[in-house]
Amino acid sequence: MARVTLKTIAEEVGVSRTTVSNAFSRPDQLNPELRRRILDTAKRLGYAGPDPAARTLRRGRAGVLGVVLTEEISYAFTDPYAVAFLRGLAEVAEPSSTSLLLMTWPDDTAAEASVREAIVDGFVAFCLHEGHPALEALRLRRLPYVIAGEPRLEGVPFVGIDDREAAYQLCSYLLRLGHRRLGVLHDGRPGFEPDLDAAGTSGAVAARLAGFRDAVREFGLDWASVAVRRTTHSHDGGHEAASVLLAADPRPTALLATTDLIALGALRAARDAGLSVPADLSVTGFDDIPQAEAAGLTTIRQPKTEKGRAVGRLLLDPPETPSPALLMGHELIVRNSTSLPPDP
Amino acid sequence: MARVTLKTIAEEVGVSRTTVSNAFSRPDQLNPELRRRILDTAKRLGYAGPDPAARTLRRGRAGVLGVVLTEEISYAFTDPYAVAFLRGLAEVAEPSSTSLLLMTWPDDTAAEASVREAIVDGFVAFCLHEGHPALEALRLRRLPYVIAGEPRLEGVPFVGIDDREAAYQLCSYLLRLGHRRLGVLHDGRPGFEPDLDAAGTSGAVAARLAGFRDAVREFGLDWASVAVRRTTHSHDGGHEAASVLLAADPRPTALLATTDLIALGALRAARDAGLSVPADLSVTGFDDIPQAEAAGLTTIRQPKTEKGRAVGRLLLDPPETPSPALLMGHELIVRNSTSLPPDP
DNA sequence: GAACGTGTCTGAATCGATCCAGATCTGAGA
DNA sequence: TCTCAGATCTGGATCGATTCAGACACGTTC
Repeated sequence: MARVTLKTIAEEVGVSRTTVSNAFSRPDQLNPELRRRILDTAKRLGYAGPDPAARTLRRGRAGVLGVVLTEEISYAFTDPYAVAFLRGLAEVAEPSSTSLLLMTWPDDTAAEASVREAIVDGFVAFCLHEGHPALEALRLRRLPYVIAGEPRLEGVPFVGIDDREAAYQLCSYLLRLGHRRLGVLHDGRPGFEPDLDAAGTSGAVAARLAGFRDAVREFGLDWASVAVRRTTHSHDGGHEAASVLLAADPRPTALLATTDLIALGALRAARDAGLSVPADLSVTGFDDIPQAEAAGLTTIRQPKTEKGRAVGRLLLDPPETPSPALLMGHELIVRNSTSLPPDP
Repeated sequence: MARVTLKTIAEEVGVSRTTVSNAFSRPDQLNPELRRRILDTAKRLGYAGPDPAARTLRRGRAGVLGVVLTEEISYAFTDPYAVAFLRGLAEVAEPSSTSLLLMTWPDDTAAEASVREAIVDGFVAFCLHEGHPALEALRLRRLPYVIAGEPRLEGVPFVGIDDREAAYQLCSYLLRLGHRRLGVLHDGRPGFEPDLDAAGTSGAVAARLAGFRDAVREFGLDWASVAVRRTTHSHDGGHEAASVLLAADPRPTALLATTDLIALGALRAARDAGLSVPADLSVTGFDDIPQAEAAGLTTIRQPKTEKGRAVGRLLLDPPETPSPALLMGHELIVRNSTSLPPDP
């Protein structure tokens, strides 16, 4: 038995295809009584509704935004930062009856094909690392897309904060308190070497580190005197890396982490080492995820949900003149994980 | 400037549309040298590759499976059970170059439209509660779909375990150890009233409770003597509900939870109440999530990843004769959260 | 030399809907 | 009575690709 389409119904009811189409998509274009008759026969014949693929082809609009997430399938929802962002995005998408296609892959290479084949009207690249294959695939796809968070690429619309400036403020604040022995914990995959001098157009991690360095240098210190350690972006990673830095003698009086998650791990490491925060050790994070508040973590707050909204707006009705970088405001949130350094 | 399509390229190169199409989709159908020339001009003109919507329409295949998840956007990835399931699903989908469309919504009503409009070849309904609007939408969509976990619906392919039998085994085990004062913690939204007598065709929670009851009755006890408490499906929910049951006098010697997450909360509640597990109190879970092993929780193990594979196979090459219910094996995992009841 | 197979390419039909310009009818207003 | 606006409906063109049957050239084989 052939598939039931608009044509099947049209013949059954004795009207044109167009009219049946209108019955579904433009109810005001036909007599209500006829519409009911059409819908009734559609139901009787088991019509599943206008075929989405055909509709998309003809309309030239899919009503879907693809959100390209990092390779970790769990990333999107375990990270509260991502959740808040997606909420903002969904918020502005809904009124345009646009839905979100969350795209993740077991490994980076699979990303290319998915980006090429996704039926969407545009993409959001969410916090991809520099050189991620999806970025090139996005460029080739010739659909509008916006990069959120990082990296900053020439000529591609970007929404994020001024990471370098924010990191500078955070570090300056610690230095003004009197801290001189600093430790820095940053996320990155194994082998990652941040290039602080290309920080203008590169990833967020490098930008944040560069901001730290700006402050350090401004206070007349040598960046080389700061203990820097890479770790994975996780609670456990922060714990492990902080433990290492805290084992040094003399140990740092303040630890700066590039994300809250890492800072939370550092807090636990401090506790395990028998140090009291902030009396013995100051710790700072970055992003202000919900747990940061509970933990009393000093950090930088990003307008996460607002960032999602901004990205959505940029994609749903693109501005006449492209605005390559939209920097949102950030805020230094001082809580009680930081204080004066302990007496020497 | 008009969009670049196969036709544009065909005219530019001076071949037919078909040949250009073959250059992309069936490389063995044309001269390699010509193919290179076509791909080169395609690149030069900025062709983004065959339009996915058009291709889907013509091919009649989207290469996508929709996975319908519950209303909680975070559910998919915070629940390790779901993660394992999705891994199995992705595993069998990949060889057929099929990708997964994860579908979640802020509220249940939005589900209908998404199911109606998704461009997919089939759906997986993952652990939806009975009466979820998506279930009706799935039926109307007339595409193949499989229900995973729950609920069991007449005539719809199902993959899961025999929850009632598994729960029966778990409870029998406790009763054989000598426990007589039991407490039961089950998940469910506020107002949820499990119907134990419709347990054959209904949700997993009711089936599990019915299994508990089967065992209780078999040991000559009255089901009414068992303290049953509903809670949310979370660590905190289990903690709160267990605290209430443990405040009773005499207090239960064993708590059965309908999921591991709840059982983990119950373990914490026991600790908070100064009870030692299993000496003072036995606790059991259900599902065997990774944390259950770390916590030493006695539970029922489901073949999670295998379940995902089974669902995928069912959708990717549907069997001739529909097999309405595919029950996977389960296993009682005894760890050290259970033991003989304390002396009275 | 006829028949045949293979490699390469083409044109028309098709997937299922929506868009657009126009046909037809009805009732109100001049 | 005639005109006109609005409501209702229609047929054909179109979205961008794939499919299918067949055309053509070129060797091989008997």
